[in-house]
Amino acid sequence: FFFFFFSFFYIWIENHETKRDASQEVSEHDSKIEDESCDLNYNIVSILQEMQRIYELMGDNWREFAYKRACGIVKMFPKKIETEADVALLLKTKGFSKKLGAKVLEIIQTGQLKKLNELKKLPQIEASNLFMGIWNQTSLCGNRGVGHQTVTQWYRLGYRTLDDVREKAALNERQKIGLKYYDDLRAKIPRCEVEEIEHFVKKEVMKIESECALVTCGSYRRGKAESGDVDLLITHPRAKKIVGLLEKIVDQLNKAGFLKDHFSLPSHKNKHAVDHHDTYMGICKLPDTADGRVYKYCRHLDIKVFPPAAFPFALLYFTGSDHFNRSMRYFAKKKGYTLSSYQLAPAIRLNNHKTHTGQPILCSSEEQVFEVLGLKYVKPCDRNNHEYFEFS
DNA sequence: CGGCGGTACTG
DNA sequence: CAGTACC
DNA sequence: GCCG
Repeated sequence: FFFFFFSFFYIWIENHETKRDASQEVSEHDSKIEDESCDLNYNIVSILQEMQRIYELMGDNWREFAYKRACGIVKMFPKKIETEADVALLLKTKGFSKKLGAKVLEIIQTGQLKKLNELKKLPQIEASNLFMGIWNQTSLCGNRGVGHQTVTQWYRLGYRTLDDVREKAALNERQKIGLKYYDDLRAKIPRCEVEEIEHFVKKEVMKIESECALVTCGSYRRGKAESGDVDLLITHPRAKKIVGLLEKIVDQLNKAGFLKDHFSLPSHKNKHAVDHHDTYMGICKLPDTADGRVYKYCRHLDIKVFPPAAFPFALLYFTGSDHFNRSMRYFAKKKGYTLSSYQLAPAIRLNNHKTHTGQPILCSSEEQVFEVLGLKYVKPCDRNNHEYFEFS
Protein backbone atom coordinates (compact mmCIF):
# COMPACT_ATOMS: atom_id res chain seq x y z
CA PHE A 1 0.00 0.00 0.00
CA PHE A 2 2.77 2.42 0.92
CA PHE A 3 4.51 1.79 -2.31
CA PHE A 4 1.38 2.48 -4.33
CA PHE A 5 0.61 5.53 -2.32
CA PHE A 6 4.14 6.78 -2.64
CA SER A 7 4.22 6.22 -6.38
CA PHE A 8 1.00 8.05 -6.87
CA PHE A 9 2.02 10.90 -4.63
CA TYR A 10 5.33 11.15 -6.38
CA ILE A 11 3.69 11.25 -9.78
CA TRP A 12 1.31 13.92 -8.62
CA ILE A 13 4.23 16.06 -7.44
CA GLU A 14 6.08 15.38 -10.64
CA ASN A 15 3.10 16.49 -12.70
CA HIS A 16 2.85 19.79 -10.93
CA GLU A 17 6.57 20.42 -10.75
CA THR A 18 6.91 19.74 -14.43
CA LYS A 19 4.37 22.40 -15.25
CA ARG A 20 5.91 24.99 -12.96
CA ASP A 21 9.49 24.28 -14.06
CA ALA A 22 8.53 24.36 -17.67
CA SER A 23 6.90 27.75 -17.59
CA GLN A 24 9.90 29.16 -15.74
CA GLU A 25 12.29 27.65 -18.21
CA VAL A 26 10.85 29.44 -21.20
CA SER A 27 10.66 32.80 -19.55
CA GLU A 28 14.03 32.52 -17.83
CA HIS A 29 17.41 32.65 -19.42
CA ASP A 30 18.06 28.95 -20.13
CA SER A 31 16.44 28.54 -23.50
CA LYS A 32 17.01 32.17 -24.35
CA ILE A 33 20.77 31.85 -24.04
CA GLU A 34 20.70 28.82 -26.23
CA ASP A 35 18.65 30.55 -28.92
CA GLU A 36 20.90 33.59 -28.90
CA SER A 37 24.05 31.48 -29.16
CA CYS A 38 22.46 29.55 -31.96
CA ASP A 39 21.87 32.84 -33.77
CA LEU A 40 25.40 33.97 -32.95
CA ASN A 41 26.88 31.02 -34.79
CA TYR A 42 23.97 30.34 -37.07
CA ASN A 43 26.05 29.78 -40.20
CA ILE A 44 28.38 27.28 -38.55
CA VAL A 45 25.53 25.34 -36.99
CA SER A 46 23.50 25.15 -40.18
CA ILE A 47 26.47 23.92 -42.20
CA LEU A 48 27.31 21.28 -39.60
CA GLN A 49 23.63 20.30 -39.59
CA GLU A 50 23.73 19.78 -43.33
CA MET A 51 26.79 17.59 -42.87
CA GLN A 52 24.90 15.61 -40.25
CA ARG A 53 21.93 15.16 -42.61
CA ILE A 54 24.15 14.03 -45.45
CA TYR A 55 25.83 11.39 -43.33
CA GLU A 56 22.40 10.28 -42.16
CA LEU A 57 21.35 9.83 -45.80
CA MET A 58 24.58 7.98 -46.53
CA GLY A 59 24.02 5.68 -43.57
CA ASP A 60 27.22 6.75 -41.81
CA ASN A 61 25.67 6.79 -38.35
CA TRP A 62 28.85 7.55 -36.47
CA ARG A 63 29.72 10.65 -38.42
CA GLU A 64 26.07 11.67 -38.10
CA PHE A 65 26.44 11.11 -34.35
CA ALA A 66 29.64 13.19 -34.16
CA TYR A 67 28.19 16.06 -36.19
CA LYS A 68 25.05 16.21 -34.11
CA ARG A 69 27.17 16.36 -30.97
CA ALA A 70 29.31 19.07 -32.56
CA CYS A 71 26.20 21.14 -33.39
CA GLY A 72 25.24 21.04 -29.73
CA ILE A 73 28.72 22.18 -28.71
CA VAL A 74 28.70 25.12 -31.13
CA LYS A 75 25.18 26.11 -30.03
CA MET A 76 26.34 26.20 -26.42
CA PHE A 77 29.41 28.30 -27.21
CA PRO A 78 28.93 31.59 -25.33
CA LYS A 79 30.15 34.00 -28.02
CA LYS A 80 30.33 34.45 -31.76
CA ILE A 81 33.13 32.30 -33.19
CA GLU A 82 35.27 34.53 -35.43
CA THR A 83 38.96 34.05 -34.62
CA GLU A 84 41.44 31.19 -34.45
CA ALA A 85 41.52 31.73 -30.69
CA ASP A 86 37.79 31.01 -30.55
CA VAL A 87 38.34 27.78 -32.47
CA ALA A 88 41.15 26.88 -30.08
CA LEU A 89 38.67 27.30 -27.26
CA LEU A 90 36.20 25.06 -29.07
CA LEU A 91 38.88 22.38 -29.37
CA LYS A 92 39.11 22.19 -25.59
CA THR A 93 35.62 20.69 -25.57
CA LYS A 94 35.39 16.89 -25.54
CA GLY A 95 33.76 15.69 -28.73
CA PHE A 96 35.24 18.49 -30.80
CA SER A 97 38.63 17.80 -32.32
CA LYS A 98 41.06 18.70 -35.12
CA LYS A 99 38.99 17.85 -38.19
CA LEU A 100 35.89 19.62 -36.95
CA GLY A 101 38.07 22.52 -35.80
CA ALA A 102 39.54 22.86 -39.28
CA LYS A 103 36.05 22.86 -40.77
CA VAL A 104 34.83 25.56 -38.42
CA LEU A 105 37.92 27.62 -39.23
CA GLU A 106 37.17 27.29 -42.94
CA ILE A 107 33.58 28.35 -42.34
CA ILE A 108 34.52 31.50 -40.42
CA GLN A 109 37.12 32.40 -43.02
CA THR A 110 35.23 31.66 -46.25
CA GLY A 111 31.62 31.47 -45.11
CA GLN A 112 31.27 27.99 -46.55
CA LEU A 113 32.62 24.44 -46.50
CA LYS A 114 34.12 22.84 -49.63
CA LYS A 115 33.55 19.33 -48.33
CA LEU A 116 29.83 20.03 -47.98
CA ASN A 117 29.57 21.48 -51.47
CA GLU A 118 31.29 18.38 -52.88
CA LEU A 119 29.02 16.00 -51.01
CA LYS A 120 25.96 17.90 -52.18
CA LYS A 121 27.08 17.28 -55.78
CA LEU A 122 27.00 13.50 -55.36
CA PRO A 123 24.18 12.29 -57.61
CA GLN A 124 22.47 10.38 -54.86
CA ILE A 125 22.60 13.25 -52.41
CA GLU A 126 21.44 15.63 -55.09
CA ALA A 127 18.47 13.41 -55.81
CA SER A 128 17.64 13.08 -52.14
CA ASN A 129 17.87 16.83 -51.96
CA LEU A 130 15.45 17.14 -54.86
CA PHE A 131 12.66 14.96 -53.63
CA MET A 132 13.14 15.53 -49.95
CA GLY A 133 14.20 19.11 -49.65
CA ILE A 134 16.57 18.14 -46.89
CA TRP A 135 18.18 21.53 -46.71
CA ASN A 136 15.25 23.17 -44.99
CA GLN A 137 14.57 20.71 -42.22
CA THR A 138 11.93 19.09 -44.36
CA SER A 139 13.66 15.77 -44.55
CA LEU A 140 11.58 12.77 -45.41
CA CYS A 141 14.51 10.76 -44.15
CA GLY A 142 14.20 10.82 -40.41
CA ASN A 143 10.76 10.28 -39.04
CA ARG A 144 8.52 9.15 -41.84
CA GLY A 145 9.69 5.57 -42.01
CA VAL A 146 12.29 6.29 -44.66
CA GLY A 147 15.98 5.81 -43.92
CA HIS A 148 19.12 5.66 -45.99
CA GLN A 149 18.43 2.14 -47.34
CA THR A 150 15.05 3.19 -48.71
CA VAL A 151 16.47 6.39 -50.14
CA THR A 152 19.21 4.43 -51.91
CA GLN A 153 16.70 1.95 -53.27
CA TRP A 154 14.39 4.68 -54.54
CA TYR A 155 17.35 6.34 -56.21
CA ARG A 156 18.34 3.06 -57.92
CA LEU A 157 14.75 2.67 -59.10
CA GLY A 158 15.03 6.07 -60.74
CA TYR A 159 12.67 8.04 -58.52
CA ARG A 160 13.66 11.68 -58.47
CA THR A 161 10.67 13.62 -57.17
CA LEU A 162 8.14 13.37 -54.38
CA ASP A 163 5.49 12.60 -57.02
CA ASP A 164 7.61 9.70 -58.35
CA VAL A 165 7.51 8.27 -54.85
CA ARG A 166 3.79 8.95 -54.49
CA GLU A 167 2.95 7.21 -57.75
CA LYS A 168 5.49 4.41 -58.10
CA ALA A 169 6.96 3.45 -54.74
CA ALA A 170 5.59 0.57 -52.71
CA LEU A 171 5.01 2.31 -49.43
CA ASN A 172 4.40 0.74 -46.05
CA GLU A 173 1.74 2.07 -43.69
CA ARG A 174 4.10 4.40 -41.86
CA GLN A 175 5.35 5.93 -45.10
CA LYS A 176 1.83 6.35 -46.50
CA ILE A 177 0.76 8.28 -43.42
CA GLY A 178 3.99 10.28 -43.55
CA LEU A 179 3.13 11.41 -47.08
CA LYS A 180 -0.57 11.96 -46.32
CA TYR A 181 0.31 14.42 -43.55
CA TYR A 182 3.49 15.69 -45.17
CA ASP A 183 2.88 19.39 -44.48
CA ASP A 184 1.19 18.96 -41.11
CA LEU A 185 4.03 16.90 -39.70
CA ARG A 186 6.60 19.45 -40.84
CA ALA A 187 4.99 22.13 -38.70
CA LYS A 188 6.31 22.62 -35.18
CA ILE A 189 3.87 22.48 -32.26
CA PRO A 190 3.83 25.47 -29.90
CA ARG A 191 3.96 24.74 -26.16
CA CYS A 192 0.41 25.92 -25.58
CA GLU A 193 -0.97 23.43 -28.10
CA VAL A 194 1.10 20.62 -26.56
CA GLU A 195 -0.60 21.51 -23.28
CA GLU A 196 -4.03 21.46 -24.88
CA ILE A 197 -3.36 18.04 -26.38
CA GLU A 198 -2.23 16.81 -22.96
CA HIS A 199 -5.37 18.26 -21.42
CA PHE A 200 -7.63 16.63 -24.00
CA VAL A 201 -6.05 13.19 -23.53
CA LYS A 202 -6.10 13.56 -19.75
CA LYS A 203 -9.80 14.39 -19.82
CA GLU A 204 -10.55 11.24 -21.82
CA VAL A 205 -8.23 9.03 -19.75
CA MET A 206 -9.91 10.18 -16.54
CA LYS A 207 -13.21 8.81 -17.84
CA ILE A 208 -11.64 5.33 -17.85
CA GLU A 209 -9.18 5.33 -14.94
CA SER A 210 -9.29 8.31 -12.64
CA GLU A 211 -6.11 7.28 -10.80
CA CYS A 212 -3.93 7.49 -13.90
CA ALA A 213 -1.05 9.95 -13.89
CA LEU A 214 -0.05 11.59 -17.11
CA VAL A 215 3.16 13.53 -17.92
CA THR A 216 4.16 15.19 -21.17
CA CYS A 217 7.83 14.40 -21.84
CA GLY A 218 10.11 14.91 -24.84
CA SER A 219 11.30 18.34 -25.85
CA TYR A 220 8.27 19.86 -24.09
CA ARG A 221 9.52 18.70 -20.71
CA ARG A 222 12.98 19.96 -21.63
CA GLY A 223 11.44 23.41 -21.82
CA LYS A 224 11.49 23.95 -25.57
CA ALA A 225 9.19 26.61 -26.98
CA GLU A 226 8.13 24.30 -29.82
CA SER A 227 8.03 20.53 -30.27
CA GLY A 228 8.02 18.19 -33.23
CA ASP A 229 5.55 15.83 -31.60
CA VAL A 230 3.77 15.20 -28.30
CA ASP A 231 5.13 12.51 -25.98
CA LEU A 232 2.71 11.42 -23.28
CA LEU A 233 3.79 9.11 -20.49
CA ILE A 234 1.02 7.41 -18.55
CA THR A 235 1.10 5.18 -15.49
CA HIS A 236 -1.28 3.87 -12.87
CA PRO A 237 -0.40 3.33 -9.20
CA ARG A 238 -1.65 -0.25 -9.37
CA ALA A 239 0.53 -2.37 -11.65
CA LYS A 240 -2.33 -4.75 -12.48
CA LYS A 241 -4.28 -1.92 -14.05
CA ILE A 242 -1.54 -1.39 -16.66
CA VAL A 243 -2.45 -4.50 -18.63
CA GLY A 244 -4.69 -3.55 -21.52
CA LEU A 245 -4.91 0.05 -20.37
CA LEU A 246 -3.53 1.59 -23.54
CA GLU A 247 -6.01 -0.29 -25.75
CA LYS A 248 -8.81 1.21 -23.67
CA ILE A 249 -7.28 4.67 -23.92
CA VAL A 250 -6.87 4.41 -27.69
CA ASP A 251 -10.49 3.19 -27.98
CA GLN A 252 -11.68 6.13 -25.94
CA LEU A 253 -9.65 8.64 -27.98
CA ASN A 254 -10.95 7.07 -31.17
CA LYS A 255 -14.53 7.41 -29.97
CA ALA A 256 -13.83 11.05 -29.24
CA GLY A 257 -12.72 11.44 -32.87
CA PHE A 258 -9.31 12.61 -31.71
CA LEU A 259 -7.10 10.08 -33.52
CA LYS A 260 -6.90 10.39 -37.30
CA ASP A 261 -4.40 7.64 -38.25
CA HIS A 262 -2.19 5.12 -36.51
CA PHE A 263 1.53 4.44 -37.00
CA SER A 264 1.56 1.61 -34.51
CA LEU A 265 -0.99 0.32 -32.06
CA PRO A 266 -0.32 -1.20 -28.63
CA SER A 267 1.04 -4.69 -29.25
CA HIS A 268 -0.51 -7.81 -27.83
CA LYS A 269 2.81 -9.53 -27.34
CA ASN A 270 4.69 -9.82 -24.04
CA LYS A 271 1.57 -9.16 -21.99
CA HIS A 272 2.96 -11.50 -19.35
CA ALA A 273 6.36 -9.82 -19.02
CA VAL A 274 7.22 -8.05 -15.77
CA ASP A 275 8.79 -5.15 -17.61
CA HIS A 276 5.92 -4.90 -20.04
CA HIS A 277 4.90 -1.56 -21.43
CA ASP A 278 2.73 -0.38 -24.29
CA THR A 279 3.29 2.12 -27.05
CA TYR A 280 0.88 3.99 -29.25
CA MET A 281 2.05 6.19 -32.11
CA GLY A 282 -0.29 8.06 -34.39
CA ILE A 283 -1.86 11.23 -35.66
CA CYS A 284 -4.27 13.37 -33.68
CA LYS A 285 -6.13 16.62 -34.13
CA LEU A 286 -7.74 18.86 -31.54
CA PRO A 287 -11.42 19.63 -32.16
CA ASP A 288 -12.42 23.24 -32.76
CA THR A 289 -13.42 24.86 -29.51
CA ALA A 290 -16.79 26.35 -28.62
CA ASP A 291 -15.31 29.84 -28.55
CA GLY A 292 -14.19 29.56 -32.14
CA ARG A 293 -10.57 28.40 -31.78
CA VAL A 294 -9.62 26.32 -34.83
CA TYR A 295 -6.63 23.97 -34.92
CA LYS A 296 -5.04 23.94 -38.32
CA TYR A 297 -2.73 20.93 -38.09
CA CYS A 298 -2.84 17.24 -37.40
CA ARG A 299 -0.11 16.32 -34.93
CA HIS A 300 2.17 13.37 -34.24
CA LEU A 301 1.25 11.84 -30.88
CA ASP A 302 3.18 9.16 -28.95
CA ILE A 303 1.67 7.59 -25.85
CA LYS A 304 3.49 5.15 -23.59
CA VAL A 305 2.03 3.30 -20.64
CA PHE A 306 4.51 1.96 -18.08
CA PRO A 307 4.04 0.08 -14.81
CA PRO A 308 4.63 2.22 -11.70
CA ALA A 309 7.96 0.59 -10.78
CA ALA A 310 9.38 1.56 -14.16
CA PHE A 311 8.02 5.10 -14.05
CA PRO A 312 11.24 6.96 -13.07
CA PHE A 313 13.18 5.18 -15.79
CA ALA A 314 10.45 5.77 -18.34
CA LEU A 315 10.34 9.44 -17.42
CA LEU A 316 14.11 9.72 -17.81
CA TYR A 317 14.06 7.94 -21.16
CA PHE A 318 11.02 9.72 -22.58
CA THR A 319 12.37 13.15 -21.65
CA GLY A 320 15.62 12.61 -23.54
CA SER A 321 17.29 14.12 -25.42
CA ASP A 322 18.48 11.23 -27.55
CA HIS A 323 22.13 12.16 -27.05
CA PHE A 324 21.61 12.77 -23.35
CA ASN A 325 20.16 9.27 -22.96
CA ARG A 326 23.03 7.77 -24.90
CA SER A 327 25.65 9.53 -22.80
CA MET A 328 23.99 8.49 -19.55
CA ARG A 329 23.56 4.89 -20.68
CA TYR A 330 27.16 4.81 -21.89
CA PHE A 331 28.32 5.97 -18.47
CA ALA A 332 26.13 3.39 -16.73
CA LYS A 333 27.67 0.74 -18.94
CA LYS A 334 31.20 1.80 -18.02
CA LYS A 335 30.16 1.57 -14.37
CA GLY A 336 28.97 -2.00 -14.83
CA TYR A 337 25.26 -1.36 -15.15
CA THR A 338 22.70 -1.35 -17.87
CA LEU A 339 20.19 1.50 -17.98
CA SER A 340 17.01 1.28 -20.02
CA SER A 341 13.56 2.81 -20.18
CA TYR A 342 12.34 0.46 -17.47
CA GLN A 343 15.25 -0.40 -15.20
CA LEU A 344 18.78 0.10 -13.92
CA ALA A 345 20.56 -3.19 -13.28
CA PRO A 346 24.10 -4.50 -12.80
CA ALA A 347 25.31 -6.04 -16.05
CA ILE A 348 28.21 -8.35 -16.69
CA ARG A 349 29.69 -8.15 -20.17
CA LEU A 350 32.13 -10.37 -22.05
CA ASN A 351 33.77 -8.91 -25.18
CA ASN A 352 31.25 -6.15 -25.13
CA HIS A 353 28.35 -8.60 -25.06
CA LYS A 354 25.87 -8.36 -22.24
CA THR A 355 25.93 -11.86 -20.77
CA HIS A 356 24.15 -11.40 -17.50
CA THR A 357 21.88 -8.82 -15.93
CA GLY A 358 21.51 -8.83 -12.16
CA GLN A 359 18.62 -7.79 -9.94
CA PRO A 360 17.28 -4.36 -10.92
CA ILE A 361 17.97 -1.50 -8.52
CA LEU A 362 14.73 0.06 -7.35
CA CYS A 363 14.46 3.81 -7.87
CA SER A 364 11.42 5.86 -6.99
CA SER A 365 12.46 9.08 -8.75
CA GLU A 366 14.62 10.37 -11.57
CA GLU A 367 16.90 11.96 -8.96
CA GLN A 368 17.54 8.56 -7.47
CA VAL A 369 18.68 7.12 -10.79
CA PHE A 370 21.34 9.83 -11.02
CA GLU A 371 22.26 9.23 -7.38
CA VAL A 372 22.75 5.48 -7.78
CA LEU A 373 25.04 6.14 -10.74
CA GLY A 374 27.00 8.69 -8.71
CA LEU A 375 25.95 11.57 -10.97
CA LYS A 376 24.79 15.05 -10.16
CA TYR A 377 21.13 15.54 -11.00
CA VAL A 378 20.54 17.21 -14.35
CA LYS A 379 17.32 19.21 -14.76
CA PRO A 380 15.20 18.43 -17.84
CA CYS A 381 16.00 21.81 -19.39
CA ASP A 382 19.71 20.92 -19.28
CA ARG A 383 19.33 17.59 -21.06
CA ASN A 384 19.37 18.93 -24.60
CA ASN A 385 22.89 17.93 -25.53
CA HIS A 386 25.40 15.15 -25.34
CA GLU A 387 27.26 14.95 -22.01
CA TYR A 388 30.55 13.44 -20.98
CA PHE A 389 29.78 11.94 -17.61
CA GLU A 390 32.93 11.32 -15.58
CA PHE A 391 33.75 9.04 -12.67
CA SER A 392 34.04 11.20 -9.59
C1' DC B 1 42.44 -0.06 -33.29
C1' DG B 2 37.57 -0.97 -31.57
C1' DG B 3 33.72 1.33 -29.40
C1' DC B 4 30.36 5.05 -29.58
C1' DG B 5 22.32 3.05 -25.96
C1' DG B 6 18.75 0.13 -25.18
C1' DT B 7 14.60 -1.13 -26.83
C1' DA B 8 10.33 -2.10 -29.91
C1' DC B 9 7.76 -1.80 -33.81
C1' DT B 10 6.75 -3.23 -39.06
C1' DG B 11 6.99 -6.22 -42.87
C1' DC C 1 15.77 -10.84 -40.04
C1' DA C 2 16.79 -5.78 -41.72
C1' DG C 3 15.19 -1.33 -41.39
C1' DT C 4 13.41 2.33 -38.92
C1' DA C 5 11.74 4.38 -34.99
C1' DC C 6 11.42 6.46 -29.83
C1' DC C 7 13.91 9.46 -26.51
C1' DG D 1 33.28 12.16 -36.84
C1' DC D 2 35.76 11.58 -31.65
C1' DC D 3 37.72 9.00 -27.66
C1' DG D 4 40.68 5.79 -24.94
